[in-house]
Formats: sequence, C-alpha cells, structure tokens
Amino acid sequence: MATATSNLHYSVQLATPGSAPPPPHHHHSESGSMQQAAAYRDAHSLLQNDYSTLTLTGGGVVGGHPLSHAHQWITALSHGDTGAPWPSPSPLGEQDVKPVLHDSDREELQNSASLQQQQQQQQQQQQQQQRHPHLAHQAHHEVRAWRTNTATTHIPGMATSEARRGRWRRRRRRRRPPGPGSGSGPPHQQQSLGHLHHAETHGDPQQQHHHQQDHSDEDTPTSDDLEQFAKQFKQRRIKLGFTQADVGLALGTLYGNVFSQTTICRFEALQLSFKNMCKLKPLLNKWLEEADSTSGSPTSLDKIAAQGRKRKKRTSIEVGVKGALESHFLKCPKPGAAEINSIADSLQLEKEVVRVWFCNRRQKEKRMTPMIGGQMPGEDMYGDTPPHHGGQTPVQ
DNA sequence: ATGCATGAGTA
DNA sequence: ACTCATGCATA
Repeated sequence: MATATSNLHYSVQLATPGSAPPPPHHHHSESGSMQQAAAYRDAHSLLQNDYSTLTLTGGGVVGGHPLSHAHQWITALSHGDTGAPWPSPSPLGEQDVKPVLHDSDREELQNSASLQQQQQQQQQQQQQQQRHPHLAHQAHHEVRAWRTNTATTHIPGMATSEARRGRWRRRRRRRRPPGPGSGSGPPHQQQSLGHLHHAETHGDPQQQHHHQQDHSDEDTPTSDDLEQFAKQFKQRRIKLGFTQADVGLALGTLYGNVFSQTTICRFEALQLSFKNMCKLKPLLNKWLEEADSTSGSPTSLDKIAAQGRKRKKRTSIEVGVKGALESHFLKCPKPGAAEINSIADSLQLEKEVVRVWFCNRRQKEKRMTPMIGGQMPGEDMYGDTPPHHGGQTPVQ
C-alpha cells in the first residue's frame, strides 16, 4: 500500500486555442487546482517539519509492504490500456502528451517549439527594477528572516524551535575572477549550477570599473535582495491574478524556458539554491514588468506543453520508515551502495527509492543550510572529506 | 506547498 | 554514482 495505485492516464491534448490570463478572481475550489487557492492565501510562512512532528497519519504504519522490485519502471510496463504507461521517450518529437488536467478553465496550449532545457543567457540585459525599499513586507514573517548582512546584527531564527539550521549566508559581491592562471585558486566547482558558464571568466582587461552597489542586476544579488524581490514578486503576481503556474508558462514563451508551478513556488519561498535564485530572478523580474505593463491587454501568454516523460509512481514512504531513514541519514548522510542496500533491505524499500531519498535529503539540507558557519557551497558539508581519516569511508 | 523522481553534467 | 535544477503528483 505504500506505493499508490497506478493510475496512469495520459492523454494527448492538443492546443486549446485562445485564452487569456486567468481573471483576477476566478477559482473554484477544485481538488486538482488548489494551487490557486494557495496563491490567494498570500503571505503565510509555514514551517516544514517533516517527521519531526509526525504530521501525517500518526503512526499509521501499514502492514503492506511495497513490492520491492528494482527499477521495473521504464522497462516493461506494457499495459494494454490507454496508451503506454511510459511510452518510449521521443527525443525530439515530443508530442503534446501531457497528463490530463483537472482544470477546466485557463487553458491555452500552443505548442511552440520544444525547446531544449538548459539555460544560456541570463544576466546581461536585465532592466532596472523598481524596488520599494520598505514596502509592507515585514508583516508576519517569522523565523524566515535570514538577513545576514553585515549590519543586521540580528541573528534571526536561532531562537525558535527549529532553529538549528541557519539560513543562507550571503557572499559579498565580488568581481569576476581575474582569469585562469592568475589569481585565487580556481574552485573546482562551488555548488555549480551544473551548466552555467559565464563567458567572461576570461582575463578581460577592462570590465570592472563599475559601481554596483545595490543594482542586483549587474552582479550577484545579496540574499537580502533576493528575499525582497521574491516577496514583491509574489505580491504583484497575486494582485495581477496570476497563478504560479501561469508565470511558469509565461516565462516559457517570453524566454523559452518554461517553469513549473513548483519552481515558481520555490522561488517565492526562497527554497532554491542561491545560485538558482540568482538565475531565475532576472527572468521573473522581466515577467513582472511585462505582466505589469500589459495588465489589461491580452498578453500573449503562450503555454507550451512539451513533456512526455513518464514517471514512476510516487512512492509514499511511511512515517515510521521516514524516521528510520532519518536516523540513518544522521549517522551517514552519504551511504554507499552497500549501505543503501542494507537500508533498503531492512526497510523493505527499493534500493532506488532509498538512494533517491538520500539524494533529496541532502538537497533539502543544502537549501536550508547552504553554508554553515561561513562554509562555501563548494565545500563538503558532510564528512565526505573527513579531517581525520586517510580514506573514504568504506561502505560498511 | 512539498515529497519523490528524472536527467544533464560532473567527478 | 553524485550533485543540481527542475517538475509531476499529491497532501
């Protein structure tokens, strides 16, 4: 019972022509589109304590054990029903296959181009942002305040119940590295964005003579900037009557990069990595201006649907099992294959599930405590490089 | 809003 | 095999 039933109903939806951004007030409380509801109850920070407080079904440890079969997904799965559960992924010809939406309104698909993901241009032509220095933004914000600027002698959170995690420590805006071969040692990768490369890392003789004091558009914004922006963004977005999903789609047509409601949500909640936040900010800023200026006229917010990815049914891990996993995590945040195997075995979960759980766990930990005590994101925050020990921990 | 999942890019 | 960005599916 752990693993939910498989109700893979994918349907091919073609473009639903014509439509407009969702009216400022239109929302039927549907179970499927509660995202909107969420959008309306604006500012409301919530603590995310998973098992810490045993939220869900208290102690409801089911007896049924999820069939533990290794990656059986993506392999067979040829049910004879409505289309293949996980059709072979078409590299390019991504049809408009998309999960059926329970939403009845706000639909306007217009398959533009199945852009490749990846991001390329990000910060180089942003507009100026009209930020309100004060703006009523300091309402009921609880522990979420991690303004760690030099002058803010305030040590936020730390006094609350779950204040064991520090927030982002901001790094000072620094110049681009002088260039290869000269200067500070090249950090192999500090929480690299994965595929983000500035074309200006080369030894450009002249480029730094500017005056970026608080123009968070020319260089790395401060965490405070981000927080400010995120807040404003959310407010305006809501005022304009857009949902997070709408924004995500709009970004797709405006820049070619579609984003999901999830990402927008995480941006607003500042739950992305610092780097990621920096990357998205310009885009969202642009969108704000756009939506702002065209508020009233039919903004051509296209929405593209290019996803044919079949996913394994989300595995629901029992609270008890989660607790167990957490225990292991505390002991060893980065278990080796053997470790994972035994854990998976003892908990009767698939190895993959366990592995992914740990990955996600680490990620979560990173977003919440990117740098502890002035640690750079690139450094290991775990005992990956134990100070006392001349070798990797033999998974055992 | 968030938990589990996928995949590109790396190490 | 991991990290990091991102999202479907779900609470």
